[in-house]
Amino acid sequence: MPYWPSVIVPTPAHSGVGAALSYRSEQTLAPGSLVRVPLGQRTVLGIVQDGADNAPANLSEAQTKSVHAVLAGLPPLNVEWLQLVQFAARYYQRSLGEVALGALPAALKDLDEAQWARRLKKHTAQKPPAHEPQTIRRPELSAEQAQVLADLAHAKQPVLLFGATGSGKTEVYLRAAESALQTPGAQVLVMVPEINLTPQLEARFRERFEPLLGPAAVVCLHSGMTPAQRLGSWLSAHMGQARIVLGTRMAVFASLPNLRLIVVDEEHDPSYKSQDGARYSARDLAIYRAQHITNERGLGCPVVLGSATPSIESWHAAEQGRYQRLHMPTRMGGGALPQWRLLDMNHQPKGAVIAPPLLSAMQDRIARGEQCLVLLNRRGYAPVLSCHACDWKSSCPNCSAYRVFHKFDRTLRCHHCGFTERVPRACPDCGNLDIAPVGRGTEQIEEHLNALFADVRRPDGGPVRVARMDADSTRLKGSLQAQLDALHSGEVDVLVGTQMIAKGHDFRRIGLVASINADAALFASDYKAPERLFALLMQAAGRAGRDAAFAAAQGVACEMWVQTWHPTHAVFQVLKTHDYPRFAAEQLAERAAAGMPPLGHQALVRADARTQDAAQAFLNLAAAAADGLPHRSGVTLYPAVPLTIQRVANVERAQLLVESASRSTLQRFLHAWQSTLLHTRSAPQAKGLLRYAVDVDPVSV
DNA sequence: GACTCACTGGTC
DNA sequence: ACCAGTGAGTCC
Repeated sequence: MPYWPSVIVPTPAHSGVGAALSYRSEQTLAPGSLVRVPLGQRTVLGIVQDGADNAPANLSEAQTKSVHAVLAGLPPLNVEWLQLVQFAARYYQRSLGEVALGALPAALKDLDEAQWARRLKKHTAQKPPAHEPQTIRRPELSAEQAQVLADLAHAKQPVLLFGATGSGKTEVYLRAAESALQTPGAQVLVMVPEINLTPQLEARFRERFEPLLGPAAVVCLHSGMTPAQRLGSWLSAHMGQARIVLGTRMAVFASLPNLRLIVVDEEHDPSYKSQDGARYSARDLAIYRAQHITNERGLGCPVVLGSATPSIESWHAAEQGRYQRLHMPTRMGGGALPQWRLLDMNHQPKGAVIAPPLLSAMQDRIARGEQCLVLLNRRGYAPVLSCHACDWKSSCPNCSAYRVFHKFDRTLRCHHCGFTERVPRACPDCGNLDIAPVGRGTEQIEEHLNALFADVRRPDGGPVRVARMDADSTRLKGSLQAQLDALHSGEVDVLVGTQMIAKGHDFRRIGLVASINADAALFASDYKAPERLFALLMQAAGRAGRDAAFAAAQGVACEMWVQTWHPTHAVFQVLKTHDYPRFAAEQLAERAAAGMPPLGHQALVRADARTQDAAQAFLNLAAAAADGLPHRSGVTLYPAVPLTIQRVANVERAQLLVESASRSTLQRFLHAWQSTLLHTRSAPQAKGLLRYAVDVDPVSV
């Protein structure tokens, strides 16, 4: 007797194929089973949604193709996982197929039946190396940590762990995991915002749990892994061998049949929001996922969002009582948070890149054997190259942006499309030889500091060593670790870098951190700019004085310097007192007045087209065609506008903002609007449209 | 998104 | 005659 399972297949939202498709199968298939099915001219991986045993009413038997193969030996994805991808697809306005299949390791898709059997056999044959569970060694908890863990054990809601930099949040995660893992077979998911942060987290978790659970119990899941590695980790998680999964935002979709705890570290970080494909927030999905897990305690598993500078959304949720806020204000070992030093550039020598007081403070630190961090959020030597004789600038031919001058390999590089050329000897327009860099990037600051410190000596009499850490210097595999090692071993005295150096790394001998050009963020039009600046500077400051014993032995308080032309700006005034709650209250008041998130709700429709006119016409037509749709009166549609960087890789980009006071009204409207958007594609005015995408809860507008 | 097909305009 | 490029339509 044949069966007629409906199967989720990988079709995007704008494909016209939204729901699961019906196939024919000779055997009954459990929901969540993975199958290979024919779709058009090809064979694709699909997920059985349900295994109906009656033929679909709307299709003839001839129209229904047969399931080609079942990925035998693989337990089906569970109902909770299916529910998670279903929710994500609905909320972020994508097709179920795209989200569900996108959440599976790509390597699964390319295997035929024989390859799959071999791969699975290899995986299950891997016997975990024999090991005796040993008692694990752990540091003493501070009173604050102990209190937080006690509260966490009884929490009925998502927990916002508001813990100062260096207050020992990682130890809280480790202990919470330990407690969750006492349930036999229980699994724990821990997320970090960037791939860069996984190695040190993995080291901490392995050190703690390998003695107890063996080396196979901890796996990583992030996009820096090879397809085969990812498949291996995914299978371990899905089959329950992995007890702890560490990863970036994609890990929120890992199949974890026995999930009992989710940790989202640095929850404020915008990297948790995916910027392409399905634009989901891994942090928000983590909350959903935790709340929809059924276990022996009923519905829901603990979820911890940790940050020293929580996102305004999460803070607001805590204020409203939807999250439980737990506070750890004190640094481990009694270390002090750095003192803020605002350096008013209006009163410094004209043209100074590093103002004299900062320079002498750095020299003092170096002379005492301390290290300094210099933060500058701009890669390369100079952001623009310009001709003094004519108007030529190093514009990118494919983008509405300048190409950045990289001195170390003498190139002009576009950071948006990747277009790279050797630096011209003379101005390409007028032949003038006097073309000069304008503005400063990390490479130039590194060079500049080397010159400034040429005569300064370390306590051991050696020359000062300046290093640079950014996406360029860490591109090669292993070079990030090498650079971190050089810093930890004391080889480096001054580290210049982009925001990469501000995030999460546990530096031990930093006495001074300096941000030399923070002002750009002060006047950005994006309403979230102050929040991001506050978080970045607090995180950067948090790199200083992390080793309380070292800092105490130095006898001088660690410092965070900020060079600014606008020292009276509200953001800096609040930073001086490390007063995040006050900052959050001010931001919330401003946003409430303007109806901005989290007190209002937003979505963007982004359109890419050959011409700006086509992109905007598509958006404005779709907006006009929304009249009369359900919930239209509950939303505001703004006119289409070009993006700040209007053209990237010769694609013109525009966006349209949708606002609503109510999240559910926005959701319902967007849902109703989907088919209008799809239909508007083929309007003659939209000719030249390449693609469009809805971005719900955008992180930048 | 991946694929096919039909149609276009270009060249030899 | 033979292509690359492109737009439209389909996918159980």
